[in-house]
Amino acid sequence: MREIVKDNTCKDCVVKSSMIYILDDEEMEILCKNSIEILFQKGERIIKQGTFTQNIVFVKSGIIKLHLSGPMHKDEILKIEKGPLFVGVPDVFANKIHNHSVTALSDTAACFIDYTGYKYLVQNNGKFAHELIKTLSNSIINYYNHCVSKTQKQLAATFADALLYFSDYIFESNEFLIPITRVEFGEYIGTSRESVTKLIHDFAKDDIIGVNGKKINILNKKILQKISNAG
Amino acid sequence: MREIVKDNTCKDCVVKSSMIYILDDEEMEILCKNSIEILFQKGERIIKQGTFTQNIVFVKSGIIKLHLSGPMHKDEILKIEKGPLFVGVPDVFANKIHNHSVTALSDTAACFIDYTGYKYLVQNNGKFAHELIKTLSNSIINYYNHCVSKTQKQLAATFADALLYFSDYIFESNEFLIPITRVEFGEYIGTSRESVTKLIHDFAKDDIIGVNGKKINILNKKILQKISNAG
DNA sequence: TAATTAATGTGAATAATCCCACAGATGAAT
DNA sequence: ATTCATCTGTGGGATTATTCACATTAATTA
Repeated sequence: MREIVKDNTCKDCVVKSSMIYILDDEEMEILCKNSIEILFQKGERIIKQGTFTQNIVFVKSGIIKLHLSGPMHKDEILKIEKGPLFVGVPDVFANKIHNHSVTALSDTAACFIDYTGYKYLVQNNGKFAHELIKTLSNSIINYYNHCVSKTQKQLAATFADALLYFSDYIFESNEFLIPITRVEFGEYIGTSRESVTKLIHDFAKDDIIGVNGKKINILNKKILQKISNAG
Repeated sequence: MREIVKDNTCKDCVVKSSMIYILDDEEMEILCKNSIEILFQKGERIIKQGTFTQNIVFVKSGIIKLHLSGPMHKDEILKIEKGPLFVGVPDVFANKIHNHSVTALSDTAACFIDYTGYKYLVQNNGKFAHELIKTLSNSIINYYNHCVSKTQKQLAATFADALLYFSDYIFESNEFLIPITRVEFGEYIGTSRESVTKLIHDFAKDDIIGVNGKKINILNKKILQKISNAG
C-alpha cells in the first residue's frame, strides 16, 4: 500500500514549517539525514499508539487525526489537523512509547525523521528550541480551551464548533466532504454515532446545513455561530 | 494580605525543581535576579487569567489550582497541583496574556521570576531547554489522558479518580481535608455542586469513604479503584 | 454480479445528569 | 453576639443523551 519516495532531499523541499526556517543548510542536513518520505492512503495509520518512539513525523500534506484508546478501550479523537505540521513530538520527549495514534484521513505525505537529529538541534540551536517550546505551549493552551469548551457546551454547540472548524480551518470552504465517519465524528465530539446522525438530521431540517452523505454544505453560518456561542 | 519576603537568594533556596539542577551559579543568578518571593493565603489568586504575562512563577510549596473561565463563563479547574513546580510557563511562550488563572488552595510560597532570564536560558542552555521541553511534553500527554478519561468515564468513576489523586498524589495519605469546596469539586470533575454532594453521600453510605465536612477518610481504596476502572 | 461487510438512519425505552427551590450549616466580619 | 454571605444538603421534575433493536444503504470483495 504505502509508497516510499526515494532520494528525499529536504533542502529542496518546498513544504516548510515555521521551525524549519530557522535552520541553515548544515542543520537541515542534521535534521534530515536518514529521513524517509512515505505516502499514506486515507485510513492508514501513520503512528500507532503503544509503539516505541523512533521518529518525529513531518506531515507535509494531508488531513490527519490524533486519536487514542482511552481507559474504557474506546477510541477518542484528540485533534484533527492538516499538514504541514510535526506530529509525535511530545511523545519523543516524554516517553519511549507513543501515547496516541496518528491516522491519515486523506491521502497524506509524511517524512519520518530520526529523532536524534531533532534532539541534537534542540540542545544546540537555541532558536530551534525556542520555536519548539512556542509550538508546544500553543498546543497545550489550545487543548485546554478545546477541552473546557467540550465539557461546558452541550452537544449541539460542540457539533456546530466541529462544523465551523472544518469549514473555516481545515477546508476553508462552505462546502466539503466530512473526512470522518459518523462513528469517528462521535469519537471526536464525545458522543455516540446515533447522536451524530440526529444532530445532522436536525441541522439539515432547520436548513442550517445541506447534507448528502459525507457532503456538507454550510447554508447558514451565522446560526451555526449562534448555536456555538449559546453553548 | 500578601507577605513579601525580602532578600530572596535563590542559590541558597533548598526548594528545587528538576530544571534548576542543571544550572550553575552564574545561570542561577540570571534566572533569579529580580525574583520576588510572595506568600499567598488560601484562596488568593497567584496568576489572573487575561492579564499580561510578566513572570514565570515558581511555586515553592502549597497546593494550587489551574483554572479558567470557559466559553460559557463558567469556571473550570484544569489541574490541581502542589509545589514545587513552575506555573504560567506555556502562557509566557505562547501569548502575551495568561490563558488561565492560578489560585492558592492552601497557604503557598511562590517566587515571581522575570521571564527574560528564563527565556535567555532557554536559548543559551540546551539542557535547560531540553528539560523544559520534556516538562511541557509530559504536561500535554497527561492532559490528553486526563481529558479523555473525563469524557469517557461516568461521574462516579471520575469522582473516584479525583479522590485517589488527592489520596495518592497530593496528600499521600488516606485521610485528608479536601482542599476545595463542593462547587470547585464540580468545576474539577465536570459536574454540578449538587451532584458532588450526592456522590459523596453515596460513597459514604457504601462505606467507601468516611466524611465529615471537608475531612475525607478513604476506607476502601480497592473498591475506589474498582469504580475507577469500571468507568 | 452476488455476497459480505461496513456505514448510516430511526424510534422507543432507559438512564444519567441537570436544574430549581428551599432548608440548614458554617464561617467571617462587625 | 449578631449579621451577612458563603457553603452544603435534599428531593424531585425536566432535560439531555445513551442504548438497544432493527431497517436501510453504501462500499468492498469474491
